[in-house]
Amino acid sequence: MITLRQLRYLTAIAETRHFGKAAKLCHVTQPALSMQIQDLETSLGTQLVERRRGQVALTQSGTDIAEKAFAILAAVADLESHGRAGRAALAGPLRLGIIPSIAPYLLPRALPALHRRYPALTLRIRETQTKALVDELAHGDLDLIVAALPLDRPDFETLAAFEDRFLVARKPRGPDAAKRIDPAALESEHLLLLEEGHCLRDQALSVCGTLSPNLSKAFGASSLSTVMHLVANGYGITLLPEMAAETEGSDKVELVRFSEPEPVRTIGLAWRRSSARGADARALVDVLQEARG
Amino acid sequence: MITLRQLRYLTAIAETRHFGKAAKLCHVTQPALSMQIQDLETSLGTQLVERRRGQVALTQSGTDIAEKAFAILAAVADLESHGRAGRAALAGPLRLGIIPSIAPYLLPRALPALHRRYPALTLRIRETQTKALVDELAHGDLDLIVAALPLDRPDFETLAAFEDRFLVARKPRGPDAAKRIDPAALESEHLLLLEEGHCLRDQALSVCGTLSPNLSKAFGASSLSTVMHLVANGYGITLLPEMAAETEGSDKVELVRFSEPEPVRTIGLAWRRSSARGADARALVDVLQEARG
DNA sequence: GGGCACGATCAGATTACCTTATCGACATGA
DNA sequence: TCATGTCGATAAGGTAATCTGATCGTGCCC
Repeated sequence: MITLRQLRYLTAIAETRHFGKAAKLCHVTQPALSMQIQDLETSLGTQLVERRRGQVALTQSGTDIAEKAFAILAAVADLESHGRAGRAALAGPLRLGIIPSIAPYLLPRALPALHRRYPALTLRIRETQTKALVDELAHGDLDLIVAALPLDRPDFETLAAFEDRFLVARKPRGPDAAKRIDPAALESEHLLLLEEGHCLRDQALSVCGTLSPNLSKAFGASSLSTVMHLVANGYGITLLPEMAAETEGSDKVELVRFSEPEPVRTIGLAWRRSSARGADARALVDVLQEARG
Repeated sequence: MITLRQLRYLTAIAETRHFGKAAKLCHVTQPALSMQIQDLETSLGTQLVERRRGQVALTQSGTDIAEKAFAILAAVADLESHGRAGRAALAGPLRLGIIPSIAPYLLPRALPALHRRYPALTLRIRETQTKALVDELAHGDLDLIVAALPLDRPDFETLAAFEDRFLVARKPRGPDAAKRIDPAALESEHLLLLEEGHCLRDQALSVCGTLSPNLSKAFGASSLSTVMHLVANGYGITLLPEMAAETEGSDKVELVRFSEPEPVRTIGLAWRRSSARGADARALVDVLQEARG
């Protein structure tokens, strides 16, 4: 008979690839963990762990099972937190993930209001790229994430908060320059972008559509602030989310809107379907929308 | 600490609404089950079961938790069957659901081939309407279902098998009648349909689109065979899936194709994402396609 | 009010699980 | 080559979780 304990021990093995360390992680001794893993292998009729010299490895089955075990344990953990669902939204601990191209612009405005309206909320914030956020949310390391939608994860539920326009940031070109810009007009420009992995990079590339020739030259910076300094010094242009305009704008850079239909990205929240964070998400969306004003 | 045992006992309560019967279902004594439920309530910090005179009822929380518990237990059961995934596809027990508007036409052709090619397969077949199949699949009472796609269930994975054309079945109207029919031309006809709940009824209505006036008269029969007899006797027309044409056709009824684009429905398989039935599904699709050939 | 149905509680038995101690295989290095 | 260290498996015995069987208390029905 499979038990949650066995699944917990298996995931510890998956994380540490070491029986002793896994046992320590689970606050038990190594023989206890070894035996549970053996029981699990017997129940499943498959070898899950390859005991090799040096370090252990999961078999193909073991990897698959561990993956599912993570999901099951996350679902059970959500069950445990379900009691909280009966109480008020946005109270108690909440682990929130945010992507880097939103966090510096949204958080300074949203956090004060959030603390004011939900004093019982204990936020723990993590800022990293979408892919990592999604993984950590799925594994139960986060409760809620703020990212650009859609995420294409059927095990997540999502809620759109607002749309964020893309603006073109470039050196000022005098009053005779076009008031609105067509994406096709960017073909001849040198486009500056964030480094690989940032969803903002992919979104900007998608706005610029088929402009493959120049894209190989696309620069990779690690923060929007850096990119904007480069733009200010004439190294090229970039696409700036409107939300960042206030913070990143300067008199050395001109921000121009696209012609209709203006390209946007949808910013929203996501949480595990099995978690009881829907009420929290709806409450948070309200705060975010007000903060954006 | 929550255990799978507690979840199993809770689902038994949800099914029986009776501690004694639930205990029997779990092959334990009633005190054992009572205590586990109490432990679960303590862990969750919520009352799950209302002990009332006569019979017990689940609280709102209890209903929610039981729902999630079903899902978790199904995922664990899928884990247990994962061992089978390593072996050949379509071997061992498989609980297959099929909708009534496909079963009588597809099974007679598919089953012999299926048994010939997969002698190790032990099929248990259930025929009922889509909604029931979907519920039973989600609860883990079925392994795989054959239905019209899409199903709009993010926890299911699906695989399309083939498209099935709709034909118009009517009394013969002589050689001067149109060779192809436009859906709009059905407006003046009396449309005969299956009773409420059959997806074929909804699909046929959708094909006929905006023809609301006649639809309120839409007849409700319990089998396609009945409908076709009515058509043969001049009570109206119906939409017949091409798959059923061979069986249900007769010289008293004329089958006419629609004009392009011909309306079709997509028949396919669905299974729980968490189950390891993908290989089985792919193998089964091959057999179904050949059987239809 | 007696009998009954049903869930809660209690005491003792059973089972599952853990810990400590030890083994055996393998690698490393003097 | 042999001592040494690492790591997972195994063994023995103790502890905690869980079960069973008996009993209690409550509400219901006749």
